[in-house]
Amino acid sequence: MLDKRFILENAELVQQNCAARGMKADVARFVKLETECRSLQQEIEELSRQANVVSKSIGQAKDDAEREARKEEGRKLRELKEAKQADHERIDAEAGAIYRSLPNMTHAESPRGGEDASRELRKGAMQVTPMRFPVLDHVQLGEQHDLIDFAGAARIAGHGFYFLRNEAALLEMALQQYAVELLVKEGFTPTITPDLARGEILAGVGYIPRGPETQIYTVENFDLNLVATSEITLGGLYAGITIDAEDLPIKLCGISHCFRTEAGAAGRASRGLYRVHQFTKVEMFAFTLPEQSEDMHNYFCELECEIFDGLGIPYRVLDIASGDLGGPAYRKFDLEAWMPGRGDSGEYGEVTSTSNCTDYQARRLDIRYKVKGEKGTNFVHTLNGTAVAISRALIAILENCQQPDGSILIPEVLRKWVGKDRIGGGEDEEE
RNA sequence: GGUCGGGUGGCAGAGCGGUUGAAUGCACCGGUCUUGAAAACCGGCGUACACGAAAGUGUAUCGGGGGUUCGAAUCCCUCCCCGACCGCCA
Repeated sequence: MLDKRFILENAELVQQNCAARGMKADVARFVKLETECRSLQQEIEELSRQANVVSKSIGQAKDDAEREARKEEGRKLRELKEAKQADHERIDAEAGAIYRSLPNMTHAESPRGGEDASRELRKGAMQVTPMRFPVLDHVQLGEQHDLIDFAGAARIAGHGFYFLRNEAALLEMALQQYAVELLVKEGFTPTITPDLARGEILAGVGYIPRGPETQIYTVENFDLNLVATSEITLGGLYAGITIDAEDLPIKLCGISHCFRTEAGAAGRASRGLYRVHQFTKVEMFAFTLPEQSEDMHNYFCELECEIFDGLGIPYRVLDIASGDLGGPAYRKFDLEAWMPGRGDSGEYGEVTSTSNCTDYQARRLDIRYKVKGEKGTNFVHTLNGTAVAISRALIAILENCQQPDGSILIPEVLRKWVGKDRIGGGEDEEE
């Protein structure tokens, strides 16, 4: 959420920002409603004040007659207040709906426009090199080496689920270990999070648990939802809390399963592991002072690059355009890995994403910081970034590391956890 | 899951229908004293929002929500959380 005062004073700017983000919102209407709300609020407070004065005087009333008269006076005042309050609530509800729909402001350097306007910032250390043999995609590779069982999973949970078997299962754990090890060295606190969370928390982070297009699975008869990312639980961890400024920045590394309905995504390229209902993710999350967030965002991006350079996978980094930022992000960088088996002759596919949400989420979640000796509190900035989303990383690894003989070379950095150099091929071949 | 007991300011801990934003202690900040420190003493010490140039004033806030009442930290309902005991269980 934005600062209400900021909106009132910069209605024009906010309206333009909505347009840049491809969101419809009637900012002028909000300003009108909010202004009405404020004057109503003042009237309500004044009536409350008067009623409080009356109430206090009753305790000292001299006789019953006076007491009764004052009681009546108090009742009248409260009734009047109730009426105003009802008006206030009605208007506030409408204003609130607009307010909550307003997206974050946008970084000056973010490209303006839709998805296609996103700007490439850089490429990874590894170059895309054409393969001089028939390239298989990860589904075929998975089948060939008995790594992924989609059909089995479909029988028990439907489309979008999978069993990882053999080296794929080992790779999942290796990728987690690899990412976590790197992040712990960088001072992140490794954190295994709940895979379910209350609706209130989801909403605070910016996810809508119900509705036709929701990404979120909900648990019947409970106010619990399967998380779509540990960003939800990590952000929620500090909801309602005021942090000492000296404890910032706080860097957390969350490990969780992620569940997504992918409602509305039907028809989009979704073969194999690319768009699944469940995957494991190692996530970076930070709470910072406002002046630290931009550096932290760049740092998150650096770490994502380091992780994929370490795996030897070609990628590019995009500065996401305004129209594709979603609600909370002020700026977003996506890292797209080269996937040789995607499309006709290979395509980039998103593997990580890091967002600077500035104070947008913090305001919703009520996460503040306090500077010792200074009066008042301020909202922290929150940032999130994918370290490794296992399913997509797996696609990139299997497809990029396939060899002319059909085997798959395991990235050097993962070998200590997988326990071998290569999947299939030569004497390694099982069966 | 059951049955009890709890959730009050940074912490500890009173209050259990009226002048209580909340006693008291500790912590913290400022001052006096001291060569310095400690002790002692004096004063201050939550947050959000609104109005105000400011001083300040007002409203809200005692786990969350709702109710009773002129008035609720105090009474009622409900939810959440913590503790104890019992049951169940990887």
